[in-house]
Amino acid sequence: MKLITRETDYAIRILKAIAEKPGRSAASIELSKELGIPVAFVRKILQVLARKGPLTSTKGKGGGFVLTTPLDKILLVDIMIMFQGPVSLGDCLFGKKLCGNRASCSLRCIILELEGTIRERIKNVTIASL
Amino acid sequence: MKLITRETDYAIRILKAIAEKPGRSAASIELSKELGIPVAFVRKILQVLARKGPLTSTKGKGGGFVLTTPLDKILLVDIMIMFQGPVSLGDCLFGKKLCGNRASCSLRCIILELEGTIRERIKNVTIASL
DNA sequence: ACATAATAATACTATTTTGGTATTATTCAA
DNA sequence: TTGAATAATACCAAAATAGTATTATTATGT
Ligand code: FES
Ligand code: FES
Repeated sequence: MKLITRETDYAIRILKAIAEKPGRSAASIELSKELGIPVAFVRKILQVLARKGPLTSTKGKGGGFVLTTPLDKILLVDIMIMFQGPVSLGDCLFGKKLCGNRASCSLRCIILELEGTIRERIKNVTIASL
Repeated sequence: MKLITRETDYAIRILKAIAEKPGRSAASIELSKELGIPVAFVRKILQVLARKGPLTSTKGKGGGFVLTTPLDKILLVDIMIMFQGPVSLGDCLFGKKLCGNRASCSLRCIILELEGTIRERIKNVTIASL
């Protein structure tokens, strides 16, 4: 069971790597080499970050990606949500369909509670702090 | 992300169903029909429970499975461990190998902390209480 | 003894999720 | 106008989970 998926993990590293090159744009090949992540995969992640997230891209020669938000304003949860969806410990399914006794189920209750704790704990964690 | 996997979920229901038939042994087909879980899958789960867990089986005509421990002595974690392994939120892997800066990593730290909270919370939860 | 009703053991298959590639189009600047 | 970059999207692979099938063994009632 993984709280942080590989894509999220890579996304964090990529953001940090870009932040280390202030004032100029970072090309995907450069990031790929630096981090040892396959270039095609880096691009895929960068695209998500560019579309939904805290960086912009410029095409063409000399192009690349630039942060639009400082790392200490980027929340870990937001990156997680981008790549893994909302933090959740799973709905109780019985067979393939949603389980009936959700309302009264104490296991569900525990799961929701734990979900809350996790959310609460990571709520304020920024990328800068990692 | 699922705290409880389907097998674990089924295992819990199966244990509860068996407990409702005190004094006699429950056959896998019976449990299968009652719970609507495919019989072959029920058997697979029962086998694990019989080998590592809180019930015994008797073969032959009139055979089946009997609880050896009352539900209020069976811990949820133990069932989880049987079917999913120890409660963990994942080791930080970089690429395919274990990440280097484990010692100083604050994300890892948060993850371990949350793991602890989860373990602490479910530590005393018995099957009877669900 | 023997047929039958049950589990035991284990190997196999299918589905889903995650991780990763490839391909083609577009854009910008020298 | 060419080449170095990203955009978009479709595709493929590996791993984890979910489920099936097959064969062997064991116990019991007759
Ligand atoms: S048994 Fe399904 S919500 Fe708990
Ligand atoms: S970056 Fe790997 S343990 Fe944190």
